[in-house]
Amino acid sequence: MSANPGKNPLMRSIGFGFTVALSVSYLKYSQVMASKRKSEGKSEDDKVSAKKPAPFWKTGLLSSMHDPDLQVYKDGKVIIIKDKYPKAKFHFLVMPKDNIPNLKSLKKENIELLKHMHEKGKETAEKSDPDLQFRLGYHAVPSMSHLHLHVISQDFDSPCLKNKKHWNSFTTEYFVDSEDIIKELEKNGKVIKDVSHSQELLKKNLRCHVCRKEMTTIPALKTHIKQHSYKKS
DNA sequence: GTTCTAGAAC
DNA sequence: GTTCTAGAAC
Repeated sequence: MSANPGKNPLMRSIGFGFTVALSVSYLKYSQVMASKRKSEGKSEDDKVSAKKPAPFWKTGLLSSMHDPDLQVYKDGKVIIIKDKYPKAKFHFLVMPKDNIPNLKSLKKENIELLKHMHEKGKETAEKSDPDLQFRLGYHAVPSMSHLHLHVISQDFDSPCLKNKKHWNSFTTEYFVDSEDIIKELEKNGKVIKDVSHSQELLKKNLRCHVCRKEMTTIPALKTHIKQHSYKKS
């Protein structure tokens, strides 16, 4: 049998099928490359249209929220859990049951919810250690989806606090007090925090949150902050 | 968000 | 040689 597709009708059709397969793969390849080029471009619209699916870990709070081992409080509107990787002796997350993705999606009608989250967070802190100082606030640009209010004791004494990003996310303006968010929502009907300098905040030199002394390394900082008291005055 | 680890800093 | 940081993860 001749292998020349030109002479044999069967071989001609196989040759044709092969060509089609090649063409289809090339078409897919060019689509992928076009999408890649788009994502590397500078236009925000292009980035949005070529957006990859969110990494799976970004939704981790949804499962943590329903994990009985982490839950410390629950009512009709909110669930409070222990942070899975606490950055201090006490570190809780207050989350609305309703899916509110982030600060940007907050509206005037959420003011009462935010006040409720703050109140229940404060009660949880009080119950944990009434003499310890706490802060309640939001990260300017959180890594995890689903609105969550951090309730964190100010000792920052935890093996899970390991790097500069951890430290600066709780001790610079990257950490926005819950009360300020509520005030802004009451004043403007939305939260429009300037988030453009957030990444720089996370890279700032390490500084003690109590006496402002600059420290060169995380271990040195952790040793230093043990000298301060975190009791309420 | 964490884990892992190469190589910088000491 | 050890400690520590910082960037990739397909």
